[in-house]
Amino acid sequence: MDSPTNHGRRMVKGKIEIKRIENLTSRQVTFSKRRKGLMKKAHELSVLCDAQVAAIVFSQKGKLYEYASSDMKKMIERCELHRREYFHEERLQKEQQVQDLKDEITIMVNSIELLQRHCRRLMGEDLDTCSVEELKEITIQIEKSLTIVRSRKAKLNEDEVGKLKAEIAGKRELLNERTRLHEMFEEKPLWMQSRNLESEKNASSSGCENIHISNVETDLFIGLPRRV
Amino acid sequence: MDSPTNHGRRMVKGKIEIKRIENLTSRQVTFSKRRKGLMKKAHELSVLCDAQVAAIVFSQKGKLYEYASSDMKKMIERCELHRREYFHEERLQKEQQVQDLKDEITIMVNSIELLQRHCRRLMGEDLDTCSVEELKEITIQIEKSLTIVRSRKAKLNEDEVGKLKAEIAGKRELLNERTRLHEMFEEKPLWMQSRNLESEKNASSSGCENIHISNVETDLFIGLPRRV
DNA sequence: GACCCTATTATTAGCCA
DNA sequence: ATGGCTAATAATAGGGT
Repeated sequence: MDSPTNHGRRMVKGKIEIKRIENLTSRQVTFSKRRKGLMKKAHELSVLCDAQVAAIVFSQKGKLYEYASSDMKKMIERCELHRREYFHEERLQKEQQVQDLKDEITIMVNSIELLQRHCRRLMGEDLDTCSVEELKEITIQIEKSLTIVRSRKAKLNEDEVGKLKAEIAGKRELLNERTRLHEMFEEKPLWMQSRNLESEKNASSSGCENIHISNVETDLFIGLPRRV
Repeated sequence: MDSPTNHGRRMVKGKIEIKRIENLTSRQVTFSKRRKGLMKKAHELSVLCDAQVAAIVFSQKGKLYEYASSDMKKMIERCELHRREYFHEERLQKEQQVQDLKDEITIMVNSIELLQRHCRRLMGEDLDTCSVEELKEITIQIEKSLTIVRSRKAKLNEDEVGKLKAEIAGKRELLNERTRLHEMFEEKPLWMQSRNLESEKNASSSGCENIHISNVETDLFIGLPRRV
């Protein structure tokens, strides 16, 4: 009265635990019965619900039992496709991207070649294939370029010269001023005393204020003497 | 009291005919329940009998449901992994390829810009950013180019002139020859008779074959008499 | 293995929430 | 679509042939 089963304990007829059946005979019997049951269920499902169903069973000995509502190969392929479609799509996209880049590169290579030839000809190279007409055009272009470049260079030079002249003029002005100051102060003692005595009286009445101011302001302008 | 089902007739609760369920809702419910049942049975079979079991179900809408027992599962997983690795590898490669192409394009864009600037400067454009030093170099290059292009043009002209001269010389030679022949035949009667008698004797001994040959070929040149 | 029998359990159709 | 309920059927364990 313990148990009617071979692999469980204290179990009434019909009830089993879902775990490997140790008894070989029992296992084989159960395999046969349940396998058929599975196939029947698979078939019923496919018919009742209009679905594609496949069941594949390998026995321990490696024997194959299978059910497929439609073509088994097609079902498996469909299964594969399901997984591959995604990757396939992605691969196509990358392929397209690579092709686009290559096209772009081709275009760039062409324009580089054109530019190089243009440059070379402007530099007097690669002229063997030029017609006289082309040579004429190139000459005209080069002469034009030369004119432009020279004028640009000339302008820069002129600017430079102008700047330098201005600078020199500034210095010369300094020198002049200095000279004048020297004259006023160093040479004055000799002759200015008499003149100064006289002129101060006259100057105060007439309009010789400039000289006066200059004299007066001399102290302040030691750093930046200049004359208007 | 006819039938409790929606798709059969005269059938008590729980008993159904195995044929497509027409009612959509019923079909969907049954699909869900029986699908689960099938998977459960597949699993129980694999466990109880230590077998490899797989079940694949596609719903009408194309959705995939599958079951695979341990070993089969591992195989499928391995299969998946293998595929994923393969695609991953492939994706990395493509990514690298795309990057390489982009790098290449970057380089080309740079060289195109350089070339363009070079060209523009050779054509006297875009000089504002040039230093005096650069302007000097450009001037030298352009002058050199001009020299080369001019000399090339000169050479082509010379060649042309040479060819024309040769052509003219050829014609002149012809004319000379003809003139000589005319002299020989038209003016000869007056004075050549005596001279001819003498010269023919001398000529035959010395190297004056040209004249002889010319004489022989005279007949061919009748049509174009002219004198230089 | 295959098939039958039987007691028992498992599944599920139909219905409801 | 999911899950519970229930009555009813289906599947099946254990045994025999």
